[in-house]
Amino acid sequence: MNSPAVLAATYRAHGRKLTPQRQLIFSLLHDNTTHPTADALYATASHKMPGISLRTVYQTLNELAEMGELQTIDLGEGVTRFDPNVDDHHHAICNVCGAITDVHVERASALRPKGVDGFNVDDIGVVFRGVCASCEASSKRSPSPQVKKSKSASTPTPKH
Amino acid sequence: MNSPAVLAATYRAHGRKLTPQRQLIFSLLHDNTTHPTADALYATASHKMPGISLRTVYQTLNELAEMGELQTIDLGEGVTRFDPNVDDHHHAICNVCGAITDVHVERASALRPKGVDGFNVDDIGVVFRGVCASCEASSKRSPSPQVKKSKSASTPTPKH
DNA sequence: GAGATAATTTGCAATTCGTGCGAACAAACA
DNA sequence: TGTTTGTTCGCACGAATTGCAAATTATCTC
Repeated sequence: MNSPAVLAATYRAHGRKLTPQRQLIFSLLHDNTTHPTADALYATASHKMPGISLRTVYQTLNELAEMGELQTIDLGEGVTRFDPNVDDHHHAICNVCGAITDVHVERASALRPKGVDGFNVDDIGVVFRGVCASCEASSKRSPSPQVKKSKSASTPTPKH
Repeated sequence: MNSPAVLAATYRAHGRKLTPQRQLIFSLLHDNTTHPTADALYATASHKMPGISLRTVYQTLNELAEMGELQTIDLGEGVTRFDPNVDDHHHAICNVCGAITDVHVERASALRPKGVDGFNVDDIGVVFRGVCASCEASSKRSPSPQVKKSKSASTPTPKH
């Protein structure tokens, strides 16, 4: 995602106004690698700007996604996550702590779907599920329960 | 997914009862390649067994998934889809008609996430998005609108 | 077959995520 | 400073899915 300053210019260029709420969200998203949900961002934003509305957070996130400054990702948890990283990348999800990590996949664009004729591929998404290094390490001492698919998933914070 | 007869035995083996509702759902799922939603299955089931409850459809689908007879897939539409194909496979989604096709990907299991150290991969999912052959063909004559992400997505039926 | 028992089915309420809407508000520009 | 138009915000609503309790019914036993 672009820097808050560039986003400000982009917004103006789109005939959009630069409000304090938007600027706050820009800054919260900048260099954010936690793949937050709207709700998680709202929680953080409320801390810095009491009174900001969840509605506004959703709205701004959707705008950013529409302008291609943000990627939305859906991992089947029932919530949409937002990823400021709009480069070509994929994700690895830890089944234990829930952490989502941006990863690269060599020759991913060379993958082809077999079993369909004439399918014109626009985009390829790869998702790795497994156990991250720190969970793997700690499970060897005291096995911890796997995370279960839940609709009320917030931004996972690896507790290591 | 196993045949209805085998599923019946499996259910009994699990101490579960074999009800007409369950048997109906088994048959509707058998050889079903449409990746239906619970609601879509409910609609079909209601046709053959008026009065069956949506709640029961959900319940049975969840049981089957729990027993590993069914795969659940979430493509970010806001609905869970069910796939009786539990073999190792991936999906191709047409952005125009919404059709979901099971596909194979050569050497998919050889893919490795770069950018994370020591991540232990359990499962790899690949999703292709693009335009299927028939939509590609028809769009050359009369361009049709792209499907938009909607929360009320039912089982797509390619209209070609 | 009849009865006992425990699993099922069902409808309805409740929950969660996300959006539509309208009124009050505030950037941006003249 | 005033006007214009885009924004914010709270609330109600919609869709998908699950919790719960009462009424049913598959199964097993005798």
